[in-house]
Amino acid sequence: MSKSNKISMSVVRRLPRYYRFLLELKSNGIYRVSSQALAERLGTSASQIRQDLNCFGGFGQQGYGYDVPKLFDEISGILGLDNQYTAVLLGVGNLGRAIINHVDFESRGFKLTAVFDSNPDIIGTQAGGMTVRDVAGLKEHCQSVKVDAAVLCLPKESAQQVADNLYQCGVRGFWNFSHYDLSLKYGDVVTENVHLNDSLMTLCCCMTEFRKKDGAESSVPQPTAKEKASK
Amino acid sequence: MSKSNKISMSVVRRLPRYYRFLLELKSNGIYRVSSQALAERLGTSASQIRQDLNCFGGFGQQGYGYDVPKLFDEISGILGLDNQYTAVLLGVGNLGRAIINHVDFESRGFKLTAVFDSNPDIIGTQAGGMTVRDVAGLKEHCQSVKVDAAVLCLPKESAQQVADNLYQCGVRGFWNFSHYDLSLKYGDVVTENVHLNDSLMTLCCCMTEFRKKDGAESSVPQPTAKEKASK
DNA sequence: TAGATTGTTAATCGATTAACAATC
DNA sequence: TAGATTGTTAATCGATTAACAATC
Repeated sequence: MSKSNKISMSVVRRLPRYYRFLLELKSNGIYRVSSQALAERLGTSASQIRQDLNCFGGFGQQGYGYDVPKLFDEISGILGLDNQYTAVLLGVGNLGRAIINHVDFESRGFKLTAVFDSNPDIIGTQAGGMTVRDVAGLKEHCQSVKVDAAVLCLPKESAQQVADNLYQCGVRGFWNFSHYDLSLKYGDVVTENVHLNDSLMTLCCCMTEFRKKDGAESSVPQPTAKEKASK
Repeated sequence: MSKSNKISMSVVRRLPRYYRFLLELKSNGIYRVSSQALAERLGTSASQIRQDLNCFGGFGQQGYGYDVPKLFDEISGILGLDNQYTAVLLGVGNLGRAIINHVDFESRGFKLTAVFDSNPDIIGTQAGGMTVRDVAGLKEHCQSVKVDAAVLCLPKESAQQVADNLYQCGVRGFWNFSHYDLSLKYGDVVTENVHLNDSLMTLCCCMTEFRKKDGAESSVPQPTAKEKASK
């Protein structure tokens, strides 16, 4: 447990997939898996999986493979899912509301404790069992309750400014859905951007490339099983 | 124009950011930009930008830099945004509805032409100016109208099956929001997965790593400006 | 012409794959 | 013991960075 080699971002981005698949194995009552089997299912190579898992230390057993529940727990631990970071969400429009209802915060290491908006028509309404608060009270709220992370579902005009405020209140994690690249100048902040429009353009680009070469001996970005399966 | 070197996925994922930033420059009436200036703003290196743009052919001019509107048009072209691919959306729950309203399909190369659900309470309601149809009529619809792409906002239980149906109807692009790794076994399909829960776990992981090392001489996944800014 | 900045090649760095000895 | 499969090192591949000649 814990080898403390630096974990590269490439590895981190693969961990949730391992997590999901191990959960599935577990619920199917499967208690043992080899890197080979995992690789086949996930569309990667056994070599990569062993390499990845060894960033943290040998969880497996030669000649046997990996113990599913144990590996699952280890990966949950590395992901930090037992943390229950407190989070607030800003911007309860269509997207904000969908995220509140659709995302499983609790099992992913977060607890959504309050949601804010600036629109008087939205303030006071219900969302995910909470009452939407006035963003004017944001600072006050953050001073009375420790807030670890913020989910930004704001229009891009206000994103940077609100983020700065949040930073001043001690928020250090940002899940950013606004069409804006947060550039908190601070070094001690973690940002995860979800740019839906960018994602859609990427799809458009790949579809277009694909057509150009019309399948076949493509110089195409990603017909491979691996990339399809991963992010 | 068009050098037809294979475009790597790393480059493709950076193009939308270039696109966004050039659009901003354009609306600010700036007509000229150097790789240096672009790099500073985007938190990358000038070298990388020049390298990226040269996958397609020299858009710049020595001693001058890049012509903003021209570069913008070239990148739009590479992204294929002029394509107007037809798309349908499956699953008009919270998330589906948010995507319909929040995502700018038209300017990203797609035209959303129909939306479907299987829930009788949802069928017949309005969403983004369209009437939600019964998914039972999906095949028929695809036979009468060519559908290039599908947006999947379904529960993971039905995602694979619906995707298979869509494939049989000729759909070759998938924007997948279901918590499921589509594994269309077919080689001629392009899939872009948006796994929100995975993204959230990634954030959790990075926040946790960060804490462990408590800032400072971290072996941490990404306090760097570059990674913060990009996906 | 002098200055700026590209296009492009070479050097470096990191991530993936292959191979195999260690060991259950 | 024989077979299986890991942990780990070495080889390959790709992506990023550095450097500089070409040229506007």
